[in-house]
Amino acid sequence: MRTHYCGDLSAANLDQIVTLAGWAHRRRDHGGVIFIDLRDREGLAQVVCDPDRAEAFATADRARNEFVLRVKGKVRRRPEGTTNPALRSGEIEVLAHEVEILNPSLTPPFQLDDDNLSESVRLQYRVLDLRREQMQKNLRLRYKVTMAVRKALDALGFIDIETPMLTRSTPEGARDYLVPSRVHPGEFFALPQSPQIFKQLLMVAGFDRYYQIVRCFRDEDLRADRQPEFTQIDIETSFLSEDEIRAMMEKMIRAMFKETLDIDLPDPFPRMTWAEAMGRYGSDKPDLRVPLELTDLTDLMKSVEFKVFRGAAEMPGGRVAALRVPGAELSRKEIDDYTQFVSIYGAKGLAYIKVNDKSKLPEGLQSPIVKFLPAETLAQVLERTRAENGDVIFFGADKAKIVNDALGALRVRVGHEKGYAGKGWRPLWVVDFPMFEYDDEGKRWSAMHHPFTAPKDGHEDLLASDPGNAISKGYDMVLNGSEIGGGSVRIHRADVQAKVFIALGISDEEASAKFGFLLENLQFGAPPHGGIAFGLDRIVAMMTGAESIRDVIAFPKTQRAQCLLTHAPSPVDEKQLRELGLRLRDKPKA
RNA sequence: GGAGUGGUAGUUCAGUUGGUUAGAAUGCUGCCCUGUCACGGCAGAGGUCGCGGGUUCGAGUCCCGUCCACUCCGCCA
Repeated sequence: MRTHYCGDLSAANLDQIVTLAGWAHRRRDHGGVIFIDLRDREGLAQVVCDPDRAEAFATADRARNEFVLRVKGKVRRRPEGTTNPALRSGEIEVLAHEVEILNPSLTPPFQLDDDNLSESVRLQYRVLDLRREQMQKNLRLRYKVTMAVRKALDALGFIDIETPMLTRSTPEGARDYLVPSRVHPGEFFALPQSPQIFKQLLMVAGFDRYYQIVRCFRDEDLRADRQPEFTQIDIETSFLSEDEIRAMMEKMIRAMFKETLDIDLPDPFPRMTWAEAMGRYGSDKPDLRVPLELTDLTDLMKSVEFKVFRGAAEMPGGRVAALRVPGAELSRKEIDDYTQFVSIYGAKGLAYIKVNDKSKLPEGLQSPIVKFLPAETLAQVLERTRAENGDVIFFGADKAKIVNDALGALRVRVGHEKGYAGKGWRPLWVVDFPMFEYDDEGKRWSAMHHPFTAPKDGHEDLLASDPGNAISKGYDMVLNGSEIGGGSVRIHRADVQAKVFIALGISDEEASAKFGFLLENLQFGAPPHGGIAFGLDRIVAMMTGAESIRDVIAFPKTQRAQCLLTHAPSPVDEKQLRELGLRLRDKPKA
């Protein structure tokens, strides 16, 4: 039906008779001559229709935007002065001999070259949205990324094994999407939140190196970087240490960036412990493009009168920290904005000091809190933060989580807003995650990573005696402030796994009911193993510069987890419900 | 569950202090135009101001509720 892609035509095709097929991107009717920009997946080519060929001209006259056309014609050089350097095929044009309308189109609801469209219009007409050049590029980059991953992993001896989509519900973690079983009335499958347990079982089964580019499901609220179904690059290996696993994964990520964007990432990636990341950046996924850092002042503030600081410093699990912003010209309004900004993270205020003249204490400092702090303490603050004249120092004093969240987020915001952020790609391993974090609401310990993460060698006894200080063999790969992958060395011994379940308050009965198949199989010679899962959507979104992963997913859902194209989810027939043995508690509103 | 931004023509938006017939650009339709490429010119059609209620002589504008889209907090082992 066709001989060439529109976007591939060039001067190399001069004088050839070609047949193109594609969509009428734009039509310019000059009365005596009609230009049609014909578009296919490779790009545009200008088709010229002369009245000399009456039939082709008449057809071109009827054509409208997004009509599907087949054009046969001769490639010729454009007249001097009419070339279009913005177009790959801009030196040539196709003189139409025949034009056929393969299919007309309704008038599209928006212009395809409009890049200022609302999200709901785009999602409602997703098919047309996907025709736009940007979306075509995004999805093709996504394909290239997965190809690079498969190539790299294949070269390292990994094999792709599929795991069930219909599996069983797990107690901890996100809400499951449930699928009722017709054959077992009252029982449900769950869609996997990740193939975690299956990939561990595959290690026990001796496959040694597994990977899968796999859909995962979590029934939680959405964000710009969270969809109810998303794609993970899921990897597991046997007989490798933490360091060996990370080295291998770095290699894959470097290959991915090199092959798709021709970017050289550092070798090796820098590495930082979780504790250091929290201390210096207030975050377990620091954006290293921003050079600003937090300074800890907790010990210093234990002895001051100022109740806000002292109270936080003396509170168990409290923290006082400073964020120095060098040479910051901050207006009162900006500081007010920042104060409001940190309040979303639970901070009750945002104390600050403007350093006007550090040689004169305290009058060289401009701040509502200077009067509460002794000159000696102020001098210490200036020294520790290495403050210079013209700097602004922000303070956080509260529970460590609030201080870290607030100052950590402020650091990133100020860093980018005020132009401190460097360019480029800054990967980082964050390692030595704690085993557990305390859940204030549930009054219990919960797994920081997941309950199959191994404790550091020598930390097994802490699981029971001091769970808060038990360190794990868990690690995250962070890129420019986003967590792009997370993994760990797993527990391969049933007795250690049982201890973790106890620490998490999961009883023997519950553990064997929910994870019996894992615990049992760990006893059949489970090898030491570990792995990682990367968020494909996030990685590709970052690579394309997209603000949301919706822009790298062909058919994403809205924030209320609906598909505006298909209108899923939808009610089902009473008959279907009856077959499944289900009755709705509340009849949906008609 | 909570905080915020937005919803007006097919699309993207403007709409003053509550005041006559709700505008612009673009798209669409028709006519004209032989070198444009965001073609140009002329004319025309196109509106449940998200929805419901209230205040008012009068509501796109004020109030209450509600729905939808987006961002964030919680949540996401």
